[in-house]
Amino acid sequence: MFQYEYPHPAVTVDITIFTIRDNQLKLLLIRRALDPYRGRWALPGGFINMDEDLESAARRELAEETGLSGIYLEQLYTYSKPDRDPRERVITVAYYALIPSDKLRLYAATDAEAVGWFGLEELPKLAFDHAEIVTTAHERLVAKLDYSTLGFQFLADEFTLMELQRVYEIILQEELDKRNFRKWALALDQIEETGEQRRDGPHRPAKLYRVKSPGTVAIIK
Amino acid sequence: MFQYEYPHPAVTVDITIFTIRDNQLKLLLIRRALDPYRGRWALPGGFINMDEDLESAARRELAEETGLSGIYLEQLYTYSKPDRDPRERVITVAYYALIPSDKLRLYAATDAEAVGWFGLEELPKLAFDHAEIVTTAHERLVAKLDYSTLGFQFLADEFTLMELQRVYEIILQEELDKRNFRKWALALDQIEETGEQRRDGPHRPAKLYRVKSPGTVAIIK
DNA sequence: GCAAAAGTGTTCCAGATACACCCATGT
DNA sequence: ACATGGGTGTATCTGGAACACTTTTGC
Repeated sequence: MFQYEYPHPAVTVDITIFTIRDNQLKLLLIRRALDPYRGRWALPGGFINMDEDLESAARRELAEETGLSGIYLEQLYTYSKPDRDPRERVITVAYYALIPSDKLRLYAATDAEAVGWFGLEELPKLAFDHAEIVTTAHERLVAKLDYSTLGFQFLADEFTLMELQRVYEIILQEELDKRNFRKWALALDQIEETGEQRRDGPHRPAKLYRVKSPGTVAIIK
Repeated sequence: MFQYEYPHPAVTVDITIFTIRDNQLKLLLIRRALDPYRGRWALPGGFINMDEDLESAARRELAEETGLSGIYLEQLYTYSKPDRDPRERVITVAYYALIPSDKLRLYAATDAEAVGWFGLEELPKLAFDHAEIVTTAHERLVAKLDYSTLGFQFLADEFTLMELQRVYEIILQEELDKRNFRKWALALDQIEETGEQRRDGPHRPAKLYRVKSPGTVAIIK
């Protein structure tokens, strides 16, 4: 039992985990095994420990659900409506994470019956205020694609310019001109040729590129 | 006494309150009357109540310190280092607010010995991690000036284009071309002439403008 | 040799920048 | 009349958008 002179809220982190798969932007949901909202899909997340900061808590949850570390993770917004959790006062600090398509592997989490990737257009009804969090995360992702190199976080260490273009087309939901896109991507001065090529079917092989400073997201323009 | 099965952190809000005064971007600090950091300058803020959301708590604190309501206020970031407060685990959700120069009036707050406006270049040593919060708030302000009409929040209901230009020059710390600035400001389609003029010294009177949708911040470009 | 994706340049337009003089007023 | 800040237009530059054909490979 823990006692305080004044009431304290519980604090959780919830993470919107995006990836690109099957030519779609998808996010990871878990089906809740416990009340409240038992059986509903929800964002992965959980209560923070008293000796870790919020980002550590988010990385811990991320690792529990996906087995991955070293992933791009950014704080999104803090949600605090007094009745957003029926059990007690819970404030949640939302994060979003971007996972390279080649790293996907799912672990079953302890308090979840099931885990799944959902396209943004085919989301089930979500627990708590998680639908609102997802909307905000998606808006942030789209906005930040424009003025940062966030999009590179969806790619493997080595990638072709066409793969990069596909990432942008899928997230922005519009077709992009190949020549203009390549000119733009190279002018950023953030990627370089590896010297290798990928031969992949009955057509000319594609040059492979890598990001010059992996793990960092540059603000551009 | 309040009891929980698991430990809960305390949650506070802290507000970086900006205004423009004496041709400088200034922010409001209070001198702490109580330990910890007694006598140090700090951002206004305080513990949240269990029946209010974070923005309401921030507005309550803002009103206590400045007597003002209806002010532009935006959530900034949530700070959570486990040892950021020596008393107990305290997570703080930082907000920033922009006050029109004509509305300044200071109230003495209950738990503060003194209140004062400080230019960003002449800040005293701050309590807790408030220096970090101020840096982030300032960065956000400068960045958002560029792609929103945030700057208009520093002005009275009626203002001249020169006053608007001064706001931008002070925050961006650079001189702007008068003709280009006016062309840009009018092209935003966010302000309109009131029809009135302000005569103010031995020179031609200036036309007064008002924002078309007061209280809203538009994203531009 | 043909199908399939990779790669490559130029023209055009819009929005940003640079720049200097006349206007209305108070004293 | 003069000092003070308010107000105005044009030429140039730059970054984004539109647009079609050649290259390399596997079968």
